[in-house]
Amino acid sequence: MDRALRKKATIYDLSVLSGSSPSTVSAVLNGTWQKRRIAQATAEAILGLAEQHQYTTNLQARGLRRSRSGLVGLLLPVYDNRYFSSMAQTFEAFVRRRGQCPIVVSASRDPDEERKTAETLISYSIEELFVVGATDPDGVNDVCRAAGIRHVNIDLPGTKAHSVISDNYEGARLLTEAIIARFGPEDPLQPDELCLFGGRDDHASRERIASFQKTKTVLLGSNTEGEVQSTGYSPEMTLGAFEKFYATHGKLPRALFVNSSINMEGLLRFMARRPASAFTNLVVGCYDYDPFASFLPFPVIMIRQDIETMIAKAFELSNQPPSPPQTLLVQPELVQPRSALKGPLDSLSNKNSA
Amino acid sequence: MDRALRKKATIYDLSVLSGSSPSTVSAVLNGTWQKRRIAQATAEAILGLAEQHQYTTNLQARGLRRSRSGLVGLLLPVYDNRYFSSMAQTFEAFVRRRGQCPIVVSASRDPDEERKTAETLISYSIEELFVVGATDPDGVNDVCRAAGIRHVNIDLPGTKAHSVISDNYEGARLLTEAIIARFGPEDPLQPDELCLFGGRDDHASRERIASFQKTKTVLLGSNTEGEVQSTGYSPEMTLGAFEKFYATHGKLPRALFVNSSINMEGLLRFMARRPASAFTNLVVGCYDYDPFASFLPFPVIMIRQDIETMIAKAFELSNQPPSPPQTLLVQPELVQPRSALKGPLDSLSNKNSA
DNA sequence: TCGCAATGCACAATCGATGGTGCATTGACT
DNA sequence: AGTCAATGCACCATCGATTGTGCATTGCGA
Repeated sequence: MDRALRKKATIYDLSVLSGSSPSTVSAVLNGTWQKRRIAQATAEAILGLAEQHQYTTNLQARGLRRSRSGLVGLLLPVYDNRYFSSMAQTFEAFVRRRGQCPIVVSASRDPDEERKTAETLISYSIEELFVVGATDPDGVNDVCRAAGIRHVNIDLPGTKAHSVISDNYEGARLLTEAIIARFGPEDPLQPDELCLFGGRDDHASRERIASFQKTKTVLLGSNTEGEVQSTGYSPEMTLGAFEKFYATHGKLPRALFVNSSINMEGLLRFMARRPASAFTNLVVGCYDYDPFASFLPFPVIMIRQDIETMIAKAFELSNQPPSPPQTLLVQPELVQPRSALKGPLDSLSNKNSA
Repeated sequence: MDRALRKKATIYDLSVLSGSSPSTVSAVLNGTWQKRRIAQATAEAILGLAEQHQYTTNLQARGLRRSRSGLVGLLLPVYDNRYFSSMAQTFEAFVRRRGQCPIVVSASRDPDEERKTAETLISYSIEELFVVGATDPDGVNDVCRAAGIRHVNIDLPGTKAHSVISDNYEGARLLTEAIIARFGPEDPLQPDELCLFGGRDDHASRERIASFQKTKTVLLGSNTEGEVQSTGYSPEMTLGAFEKFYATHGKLPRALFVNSSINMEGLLRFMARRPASAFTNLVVGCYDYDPFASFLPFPVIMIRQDIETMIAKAFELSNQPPSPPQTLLVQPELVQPRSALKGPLDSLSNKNSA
């Protein structure tokens, strides 16, 4: 009853209670008893006792012995946006379906934290690690490889393991084109009226920015100055960039390419400081999908990365025999404004929503 | 190099290499060597070897021996919305600050899954478990108590352990009043123009619904019929409820009390099927905060639960000496439309957003 | 009745780290 | 020289489960 008073029952306890040896108890409880030709009667007796005493296997002990744990890890940068939280949600379903236990941790985009966290997970003998959007994928990969743990990068590629990423170049092309297409020939967009906000020095940002600039140059011509405002993955920095732009030009560009939903939150903060009417003519493209963002009071075109496929491919790659690291591109999808798409939660809610 | 070929170094390996005994190596590596009066020179030699061979402690073995693990668990219903993902984000920061490793898992609002998952975590000797929004908190609490693991319920209360929850009654009162206050005396809201969508048979929903009905009755009078549309935590069910209401009445109520952001997504789905112009006069109150939802094309008043305080209190309760289960109420906050509040990510992004 | 195979289970080593105990060695001091 | 305390470290049991091995017992056919 009292806090920690009742220690958990072990196979040794059951061994004494049942009069069988610990190894017999173990075999019965882990299901290998048929193979060991244990009598059905013995097995049933032990199972009864186990039930009665609320026995549960000490998985640390088992893990130590077998050096496997049934745990599968997902290492995220952060939890708090729809892209990564959908990732976690989808991951969870996949792992459960395989009868394993999904473990999610985040490391705040800190290379050091990433490596340490991976080591911690590995120390618990997780069987696989999926590394999402790591700032230093190679560092994490080293750690995994040293421990002989299967691992795959997702979202941001590394050079030392397989990677599954969005086709950021193609996605950014689609998005840029869609933004420009919103403006009819009667009042066409000028080159200096379309700017990109967000992005950082990672593979995804670089691809998106390059594609944005290329596409824009082809369709509109380019204005080199202030075309790209790099702000990192920070709402507050993004807000700062918008404020600065506004201070300089007295207005926002008519069209925005926003590099991620996190940067979109910077735009929200900017909006909060001004009347709604100031944004009626804005067109925004956002590289990420968030259902609520899709219904903002101005057209928001979004890119939805195909998380389901990315996770599925990642599992495939992880279970393949070793081969030189390859990077798999998954096509993202353009989402028109005012779209409420189904997400990973929908597969659940059938089960138990009442 | 090759996949799993290099086994991880153990204290026994280092013991052989250094010529010291395993226990000496262990003491050096876990920092207790001063206490054991190991010579500095010996320690340095061993630390050197450890570095050189990339030694990392096998935490399963340590955990087995010490029956403590340094892991702290968070059990969520789901990941994929801002409430729970903020919860995870905040939790992560708290645990890291204490030098431990946060582990997050979700159990899809399935009582069985909840218990099993808790058992799995416990088998890894997690030191504490925070149980968020569990469908069956008492079941999970039983499991924890049987194992002597400290645990606290969050968001939904249980009878067998401390709980930290929002003051749902007060929050719903604030929200209902704020919704009604949006309508001036020149065109006051009628009782049948304010309906609640969402909710399920859990403590939070019951409180909110009761408070909604009470407040509404006091301020507007009540219409008993169709005032509350229970839909569970499912976007699709919520969509269904809106469609049904629409089919029956030929329109939506002018004002909505939506029970959670998940139910808000049902409203989004409804919106996607109709022109934007159909929603210009709508006023919505949503019991949950999502920055993007706050900027929808109609006024959305939101309730933000004070996650930071809830987590903080939960940690406090968890570390108190045992006492009869108590439920702590945390005051939520009313958020006016078009508000972009800072969140748990903001404390991070200073560190490394470039 | 003897031998052999099948049956049922116990024994003991092992996974890697920890920590209580206790044996040598050294140095200081009488 | 002899005593005693400090110093430095090795030994060994232990955490709980797994698994290869091998010893009894039973049953059957010859």
